[in-house]
Amino acid sequence: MARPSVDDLSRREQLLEAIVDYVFEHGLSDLSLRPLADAVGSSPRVLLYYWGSKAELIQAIVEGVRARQLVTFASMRETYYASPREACLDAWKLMTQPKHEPLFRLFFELFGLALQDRTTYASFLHHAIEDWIVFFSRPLIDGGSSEADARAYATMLLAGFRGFMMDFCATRDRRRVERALTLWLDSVKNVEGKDSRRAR
Amino acid sequence: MARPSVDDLSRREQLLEAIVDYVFEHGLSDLSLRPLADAVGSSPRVLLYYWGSKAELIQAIVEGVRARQLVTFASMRETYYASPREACLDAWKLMTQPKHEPLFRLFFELFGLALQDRTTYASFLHHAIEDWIVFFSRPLIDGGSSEADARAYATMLLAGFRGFMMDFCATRDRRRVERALTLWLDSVKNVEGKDSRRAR
DNA sequence: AGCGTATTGAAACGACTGTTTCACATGTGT
DNA sequence: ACACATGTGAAACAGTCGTTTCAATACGCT
Repeated sequence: MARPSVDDLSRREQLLEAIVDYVFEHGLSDLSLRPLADAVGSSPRVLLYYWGSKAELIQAIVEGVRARQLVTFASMRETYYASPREACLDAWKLMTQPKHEPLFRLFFELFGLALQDRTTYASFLHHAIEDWIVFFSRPLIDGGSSEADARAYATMLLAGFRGFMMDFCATRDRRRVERALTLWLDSVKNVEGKDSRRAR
Repeated sequence: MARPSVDDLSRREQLLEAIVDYVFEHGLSDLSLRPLADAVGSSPRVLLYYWGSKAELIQAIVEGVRARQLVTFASMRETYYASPREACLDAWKLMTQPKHEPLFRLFFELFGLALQDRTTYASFLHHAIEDWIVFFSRPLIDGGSSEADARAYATMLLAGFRGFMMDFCATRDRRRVERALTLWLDSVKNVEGKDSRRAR
């Protein structure tokens, strides 16, 4: 078939999905068109036909990776918890499921590449922080905190999760890291919650 | 000159220093022998003569980067502080000096590469966590804590610093991040210190 | 039926990769 | 003075890279 069928306007998107799968498995830093094309059942010619150049394809991949992340953790946004401590523990359990390890591996790889090439990955770098600051600070802002306070608190939460996740990805030492996580949650839980006005 | 002079047994080491400089500036993920050799005033032939292959050279570079880190933050190990809070703030001030930014950029890049290629970078991955766990937990162990408790606490400290540093490197938003850092230190400071026995 | 657009395969392009070969220089030890 | 080990430059190796050229498909539309 040459022309895609009527409801298949998205041969491109469907190809991109396969490409993102491939990148989740092999990483991005030494991505090469020919092996990639073989793996997704296409050809370098077609990849360049759809995206113009490897650089633009990479932009699309990064966007695709971000979309996957959002889908994967959408449940965190939909569930409501009695206490922030419970929410954090649940988030941690979700994040550290083995099936999500490639996602975090890829995130940290992208982050490292982005720091070395800020112009190419500018949007990734922005979203890597801002998406989660917004997410974590919303309940506080809704609870009446100032935006600056809420963003500072969200920054702390994000830093904690990221730091614990780095350790866990590197060492896979769940016992030690979860012990530290508990220690951390016991320390900071009183800042958030219904009585967040205390923090002012 | 062909043969190095008598006290210059370390033409190799001196070359490696220049190479590490270059990598600090250009990153590691797309390192190439010819541009590297040009920059350090050598040739691909010589680099391979000294290190055998690019892979072994990279091992040497990673070791060199780690050595630089240790030297850079050696002062943190020598200074003693009245309170852990003060020590953390001082460490943060040191870490976030602009001249140290390349070091953290490179660290995060290496970390990302290491997660995607655990066998090549196994030693880096180990040291990236263990070196600092040992460093942070020593005062607690000396103070009488159990090793597991001390390592859990050190894990939390390390995670915090790493997370804040990720944010700071990505956004350079010192005001927000330091606000979060303060929030964090105010929450967790009571765990460490002379009365660390309370944490048992 | 036939034109035009969308898509694709095969092959080649020049540039670059890590590595090797060969030659040559320079120093030390005998 | 000669042999030998250490170090280095120039060039070539085979392979891979992203990209382009040329050609050929197959489909929708008039």
